[in-house]
Amino acid sequence: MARPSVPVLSVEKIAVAALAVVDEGGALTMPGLADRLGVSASSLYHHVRGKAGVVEAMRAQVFAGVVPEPEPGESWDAATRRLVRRYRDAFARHPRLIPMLTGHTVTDPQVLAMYASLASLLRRAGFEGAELLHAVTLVDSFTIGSALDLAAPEDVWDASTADPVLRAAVAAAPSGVERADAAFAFGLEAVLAGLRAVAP
Amino acid sequence: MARPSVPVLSVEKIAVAALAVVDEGGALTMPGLADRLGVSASSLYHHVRGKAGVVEAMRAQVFAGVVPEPEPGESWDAATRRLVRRYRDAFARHPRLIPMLTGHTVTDPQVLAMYASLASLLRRAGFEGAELLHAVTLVDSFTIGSALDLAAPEDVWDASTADPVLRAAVAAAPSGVERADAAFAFGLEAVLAGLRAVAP
DNA sequence: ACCTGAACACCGTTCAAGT
DNA sequence: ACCTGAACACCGTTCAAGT
Repeated sequence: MARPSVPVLSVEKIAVAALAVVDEGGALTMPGLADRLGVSASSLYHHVRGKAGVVEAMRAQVFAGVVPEPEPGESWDAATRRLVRRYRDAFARHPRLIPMLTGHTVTDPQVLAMYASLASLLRRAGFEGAELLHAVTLVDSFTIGSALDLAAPEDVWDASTADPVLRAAVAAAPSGVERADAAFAFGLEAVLAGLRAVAP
Repeated sequence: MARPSVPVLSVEKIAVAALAVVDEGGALTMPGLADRLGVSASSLYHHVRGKAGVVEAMRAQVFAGVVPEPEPGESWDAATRRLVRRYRDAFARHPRLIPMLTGHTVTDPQVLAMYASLASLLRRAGFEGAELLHAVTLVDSFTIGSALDLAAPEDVWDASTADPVLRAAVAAAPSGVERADAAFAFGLEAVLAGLRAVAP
C-alpha cells in the first residue's frame, strides 16, 4: 500500500485503540495495537514516540476536558469537590490504565491545567506560598491513591481478614467498585475538612 | 556446576540484588538480575515465580519490620502519625521501586499487618464498620499517592509554571526531595485533622 | 508524509540434563 | 533440590524501500 492518500492513523485513533486494548484487560503491545488498527507495527512510530508515546496519548485522551467550568458564587470547597470528582472519575473509566500512568512524568496540558485550577481554588481557602503547593499535592496524592485503590482487585481486603478488627470492617462495607466509591467519597470529605482545619 | 552443595541463591538474595538494580536506575530484567548474581537467568525460576515474584520479593524486603512497636499511653493520632511515617519512609528508600508496586495485588503479610494495625488505631478514633475501612483506605491512598509524588521527577512543577498562581507557589517552596518531604508532613497533618473532624 | 516488511537486539519462560 | 544451556515465542524499535 505504502503511503495512502489520506492518513489511516492519528494520535487520537492510536490512543482510542490502545484504551480499548487496556480496558479489555489485554497486554498493551505494539504489534497487538497495530493489529487492532489493521496496520503494521512500524507504522505507529510515524505518529507516536514509541510505547511511552502511546501511554502519553492515552493520558491526554482520558483527561481531555476534565477541568470543569467555574460556577459563579461557588465556595472553594464545593468547587474543589467537583474538580476532584471529575479527575477521579476520568481515572475510574479506565481502571487498568491507572498503574500504567504512575511511571512517567506528567506533561499533559489538561492535567497541568487541573493543577493550576486547583491552586486557584486552594488559594481562596487561605493557603499561599509553599503551603499552597503542598495543599495541591495533598489533593493530587489522595486522588491518585484513590484511583489505584479503585484499580486494585478486592483480594486485598479478602486476604486481610486474618485480623478480627479489619475483618469486621470489611464485612460491614460493600465490596468491589461500590466500596471504592464509598471510600473515595468518605476520603474526599475528610481531606476537605482537614484542609479547612489547617488553613491559616 | 549443576547443583551446588550449598544453595547460591535465596529469595532474599534475589530481592536485595533486584533492589540494587532498581535503585541504580537500571531496567529490571531477568538476565540482568541473573548476571549481577553471577548466575544463569533460568536459575531464578527455582526460587521465585517469574518476574512478578521478584517484585513481590522486593516488596517483602522493603516492608520487613515496618510496623512499629506500640508505645503505651500514646494517642491514636500520634501512633498513626508514627506508623504512616514508617510506611512512607520504607517507600522513600527506593523511589524508583514505587511505580513497580502499584500494579500487583498486595499479599505481603507485613503490609497486611500494617493495615490491621492501622484499623486498630482508627477504631480508637471512633470509627467503626464501613467507615473504619474507609478511614484505613484514606490513609493508605494518601501514603501511596505521597510515595508516587516522591518518585516523580520535579519537572512536573517546573513545567506547570505557565500558571502565575502555581508558579508563585513553586517558587516559594523547596524543590526535590525536600519539597516532597515537606508536602508529606503537611498532608499528614491535614489528613489527621480531617479524620478528627469527621470522626463520630 | 506515511505505510510496509525485513531485520536486530533483547526479553521472559520452559525444560531436559546434570549433580 | 538447584544450577545450566539451549530453545521458543514474543517484544520494541529501526530503517531502507515504496508511493
